[in-house]
Amino acid sequence: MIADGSKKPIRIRFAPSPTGPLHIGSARTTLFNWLFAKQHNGRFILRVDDTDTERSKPEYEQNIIAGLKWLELNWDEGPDIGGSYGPYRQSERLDIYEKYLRRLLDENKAYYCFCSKEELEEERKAMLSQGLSPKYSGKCRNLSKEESGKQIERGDSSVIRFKTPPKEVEFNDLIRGKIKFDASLIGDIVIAKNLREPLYNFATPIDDFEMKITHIIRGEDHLPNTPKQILIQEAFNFNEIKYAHLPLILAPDRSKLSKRYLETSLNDYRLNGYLPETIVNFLALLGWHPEDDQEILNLQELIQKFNLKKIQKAGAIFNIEKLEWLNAQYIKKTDSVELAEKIKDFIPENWQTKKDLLVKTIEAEKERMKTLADFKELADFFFELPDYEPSILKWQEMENEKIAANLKLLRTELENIDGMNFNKDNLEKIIMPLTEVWGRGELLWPLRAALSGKRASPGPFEIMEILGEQETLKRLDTAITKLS
RNA sequence: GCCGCUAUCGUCUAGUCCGGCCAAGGACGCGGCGUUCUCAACGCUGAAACCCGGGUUCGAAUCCCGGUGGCGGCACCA
Repeated sequence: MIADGSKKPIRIRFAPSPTGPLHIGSARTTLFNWLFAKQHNGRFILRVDDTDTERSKPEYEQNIIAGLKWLELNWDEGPDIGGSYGPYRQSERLDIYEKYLRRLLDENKAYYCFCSKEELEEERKAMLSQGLSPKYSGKCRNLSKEESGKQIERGDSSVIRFKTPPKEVEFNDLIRGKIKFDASLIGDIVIAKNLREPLYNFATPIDDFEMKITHIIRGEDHLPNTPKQILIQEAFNFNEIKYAHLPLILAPDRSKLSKRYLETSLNDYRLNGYLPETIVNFLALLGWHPEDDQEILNLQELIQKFNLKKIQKAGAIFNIEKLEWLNAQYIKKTDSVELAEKIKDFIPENWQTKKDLLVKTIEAEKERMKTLADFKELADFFFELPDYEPSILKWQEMENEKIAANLKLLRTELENIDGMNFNKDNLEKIIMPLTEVWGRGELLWPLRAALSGKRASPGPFEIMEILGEQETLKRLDTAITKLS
């Protein structure tokens, strides 16, 4: 595929920094990147932006990789699988950055700065109090090479700053259109702590160039970084990259999504019993909508229908109710055998060994589940009758004697059925005529309650088929005993 | 404070570019009804929005101007 007329093949990257578990917002950003790449037959690259040596941890990288795999957002190049533009961890690309850093220093486009943090902080406060946009004063900008060399030798602590040209930076955002920034308000940014410790806004444009990235799709929170990165690109004469800044996911009070309201890491949703296809579908719908109004879409359909230009510009609130509804939809349409496999982590071990029973109960309880985690509480009675209050057996104002009499009547009918014919349809055929005489609620409620020990459950015929004749009769006896 | 982004039902959104097809459509949630022994599922149905103020026009959610609100950023984090 060709990118809007130019002959470059589309190359998209997702560049998380492993300073925490995969965030739900990052998962959405990845999804949009992935969809765009797939749609244009491009390459999808995973790059780990771990220049922050203090906060980056290998286990977070593992968590991110596991999360993306769970969502089935696979990549063509990455730290785990390699590729022709590697390495794919910034911490392993230090030589590359150093080379570019030296070039900038040599060309006098960057310089060493020896200002102390305290000094800088004071400057910042002073500017803020004057109502100015805080930026570096440029104090060390014109230090001679000799002078700064001397200071470095002496061991004075320093950083490397970029000489930000005071110009207007304009770019065309694929989602928002023309965006302008006045770079003179930015000031000389720190691009590296030293030759071996580059910072984000420097490492990013270098890698994007080296890896031949064509489009950057990222969160709106990166908008103010874009002019900085463009300026670095211009300093090296790198080719232009297209940008798209996604609206943010917001908490219910429109603030940034935080733990205060909801789980923020993708893994928590997995642990809470959400299916990966639910998450993908839901995340896609946060800020985007298909033209045909179809809301339940799988990955393939998303690739087909997704359109970057149709993405919303304003932030989107994370609507947990819709997520639950979607998950319920996916649970309902997933095959019960498959579901039995997925539900393993949410149930006691002894349920797992009764595979047949498990599949049948899943089939019976499917439409009541919002998450996989719901199953345990919903279906426990199939595995073991809970100890319940006799009052549960009571239908409206029925007397205990009457309830017991009805249960005995049912028991007599049921024990005469051949075990082979103990199935839902047949049981219904035998019991339903009796309700014409004795009343539906009068018969069915106590029956169902005796079988489940619950006020709410699937229907009695369904339960009896799953339980089988022996267990059914046993539970009726238990109920009759409780009533006397 | 400064810079940037942004604004349609409670929420996700369609419609905005190219004004009339919009007495604003869909989905989640909420209410009602139906089905029903219960819960759920399902079907039908109801309430619910163009941020405000001007202007242009026969006509504005849509175009123009001015406000206001929300969000993001302003690190030797990414």
